[in-house]
Amino acid sequence: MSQKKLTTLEYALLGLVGISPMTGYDVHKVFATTPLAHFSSSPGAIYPALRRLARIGLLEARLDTARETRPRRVYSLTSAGDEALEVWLHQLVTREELIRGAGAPILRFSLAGGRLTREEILNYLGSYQKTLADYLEELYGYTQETTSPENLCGTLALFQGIRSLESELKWTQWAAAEIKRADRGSRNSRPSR
Amino acid sequence: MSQKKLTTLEYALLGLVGISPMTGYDVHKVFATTPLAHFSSSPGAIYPALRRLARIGLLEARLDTARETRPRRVYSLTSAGDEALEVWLHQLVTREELIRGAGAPILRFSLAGGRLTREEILNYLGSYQKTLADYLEELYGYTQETTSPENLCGTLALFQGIRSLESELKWTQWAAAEIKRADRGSRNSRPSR
DNA sequence: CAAATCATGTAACCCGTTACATGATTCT
DNA sequence: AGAATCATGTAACGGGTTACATGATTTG
Repeated sequence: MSQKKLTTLEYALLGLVGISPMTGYDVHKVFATTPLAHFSSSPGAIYPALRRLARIGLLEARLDTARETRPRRVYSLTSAGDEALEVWLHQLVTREELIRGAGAPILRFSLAGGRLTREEILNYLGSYQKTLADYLEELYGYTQETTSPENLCGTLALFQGIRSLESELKWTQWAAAEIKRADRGSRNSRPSR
Repeated sequence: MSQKKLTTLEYALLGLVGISPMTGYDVHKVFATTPLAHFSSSPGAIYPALRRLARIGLLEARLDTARETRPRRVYSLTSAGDEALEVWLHQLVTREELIRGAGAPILRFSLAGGRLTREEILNYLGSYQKTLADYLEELYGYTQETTSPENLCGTLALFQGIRSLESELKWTQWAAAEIKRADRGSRNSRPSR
């Protein structure tokens, strides 16, 4: 019950396996060949993580019988894993997640399709946007306090951070609009699972 | 001589201590109260890292004699530490750094003032820009391959990544222009150390 | 003075990295 | 058939997180 907190990698694995059952190598390929690349595709990260998730009951492994010598483990979500993923996907974006920069906010969003309702997704984007706006307020404060003419590089670096967040904020608005637009024209309005 | 690779945190510490000598708590305050916040300000990260750097000879600790019971260690760069920092700051931006997202590219830039010449900084920004442009090309490819009407969230998430990088790219151009501009009007054109 | 907070550090645990290892499949 | 590559794992090591601990300083 009382879920011990998982790493971002582990949630990513739950999300991938939740889309369709996978082996460790399938995961490797995804991390190595898609924009999910900031996760390490090294086997030393992936296989132990899958085992851990299986050990605590969030994944289950079906042994592939085709090859005897080196069995392929095809992982799929258990109901507990499904539940854990669901709970995580429903978490709104926090300041800490933003600052830590592990990519959790956008990972959750990218996995939300089909598991969250349209309203929940829009609500999530709202929390994303608000957290960004709040943090930007903080950073604007720094520009006035600590912008010194010497240390130009430090100042410019701060502006880079600000610009990034501003661009992210604009994206949340755009994404929300896109979701509303897509929903109007399509008949499959997908309730959650 | 053959420097074993340091973590981003350790380079950040070298950079901070290189600006002015600091105690562990000074570092803690910087991480806790400035936009460098994505580094953990927890003592369990900072103090051991400072010790490591001292042990391998990149930092030296001067014991503060004011208080006997719990001596404050004020760290400063050794010449080896200065050298290691210098070498690192001269490294151009690589694709791997960009993807791993540990913030090394912007950290280096923010510490470059006074240690790199104007030309070196502009050259660094050039490598930053080129690496961003190359990676963006890759991502543009994904938008054509894998943009499926279902999985809207995944598609939108990809666009967020693209927008972020585009904004970062624009910043490199802007920052280069700012540096050129500042250099024209000021008399202290600071050669490296 | 007691309580809270500032300031400094240590220890256990665990995840990810790096390097190694080995079985299957494809290519020449 | 040998070489390269695909596919699947394990082990050692090290750094960061979390939690704990303790000395100094301020505040009620």
